[in-house]
Amino acid sequence: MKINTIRDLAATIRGRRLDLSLSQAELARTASVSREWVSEFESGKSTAEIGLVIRVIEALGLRIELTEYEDVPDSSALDLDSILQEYREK
Amino acid sequence: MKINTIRDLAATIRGRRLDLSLSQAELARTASVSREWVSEFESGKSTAEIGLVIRVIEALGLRIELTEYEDVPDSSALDLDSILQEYREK
DNA sequence: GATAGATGTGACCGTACGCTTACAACTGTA
DNA sequence: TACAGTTGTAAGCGTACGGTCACATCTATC
Repeated sequence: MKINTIRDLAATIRGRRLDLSLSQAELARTASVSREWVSEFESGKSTAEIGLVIRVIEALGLRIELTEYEDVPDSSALDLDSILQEYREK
Repeated sequence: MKINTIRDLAATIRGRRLDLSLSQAELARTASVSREWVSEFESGKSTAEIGLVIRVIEALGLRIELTEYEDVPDSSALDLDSILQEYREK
């Protein structure tokens, strides 16, 4: 599942939790976070701490991957230039 | 790049930044975070806010993916059971 | 040697985290 | 109709976030 925004991340985690038929309380207990935190995070809380997010992801049997962003599969060489261009502008 | 811990995430982001020959200050400016924050995050700060982390990842031309965790490629069906087992143990 | 850039670290401060407790709304189920 | 479970919020609190300055260290390049 490709994640572009915090809402994507929140929705993916909620979807996975429901796929496993888990309550927020069950997930929270396994990930050692509060149930309230799970509720707010699933609503898209962008200020959540990355450490807790990782614990929840792990508790759901998911893994994070970081890949190079590619909109169009056949222009990988140009993408890096477009990224650097953004830095070089002044 | 598979991410299992915060240190993995930090190292991957630092590696990507260096691959692009960017300074912490350049990355910070593009991602709208402080240079000091980049320094501390690259050291593995687990309390960093997910919103800032996502901004930095995007600024580096990277994308997050969430996939099902699979240790052994040929036992995908059993993995889900092992996950649920952890929840069902009282 | 001197200067500039990159990086790590510390102090200070306004703000908000995450946890706990509590309550309300909703859904099934006995 | 009760009862239990799930979920969303809100208040209160201890703590630490992230930004800003400031300083020290370490390279390069002049």
